[in-house]
Amino acid sequence: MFFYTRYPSSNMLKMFFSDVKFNRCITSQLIKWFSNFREFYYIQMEKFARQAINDGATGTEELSVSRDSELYRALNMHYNKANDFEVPERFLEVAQITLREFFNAIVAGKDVDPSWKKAIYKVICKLDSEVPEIFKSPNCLQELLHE
DNA sequence: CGGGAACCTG
DNA sequence: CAGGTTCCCG
Repeated sequence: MFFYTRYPSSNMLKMFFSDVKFNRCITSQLIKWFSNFREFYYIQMEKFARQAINDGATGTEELSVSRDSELYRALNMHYNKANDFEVPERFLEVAQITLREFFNAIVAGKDVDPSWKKAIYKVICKLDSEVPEIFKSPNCLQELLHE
């Protein structure tokens, strides 16, 4: 799901995990889960952005995220270990935008500000796309595998 | 990834 | 105040 939405609302989570009986704990735990996902995501982004700068990248045009990028591999390894899901194209775009966003911010020296990442988060949270209906099914994993 | 603290926002 | 987020730790 993270490949589609980085900031799912609690209502969205309830819709997509229809087989789970929600209570306060479960809900916050699920929210926490996505929070952890984002954490990893942004850490990777920053890491690769800084690495690109150290490698001498000068412009944002030199940063792209494709299915054979190291960054892509790191993310896929984390969220999609068994390669069960086909990562949507849109995710690559969002990842690339995020990477460039970090790159520009660091190059501009904005990382001296303790809360410099906040601005980036604001951009990224608007880039969520709709999650395919199939994910609502309790058996979505099986169904996706049989496609 | 889970726990927990600090923090922000409605 | 409750729900949501981030940050830091293990």
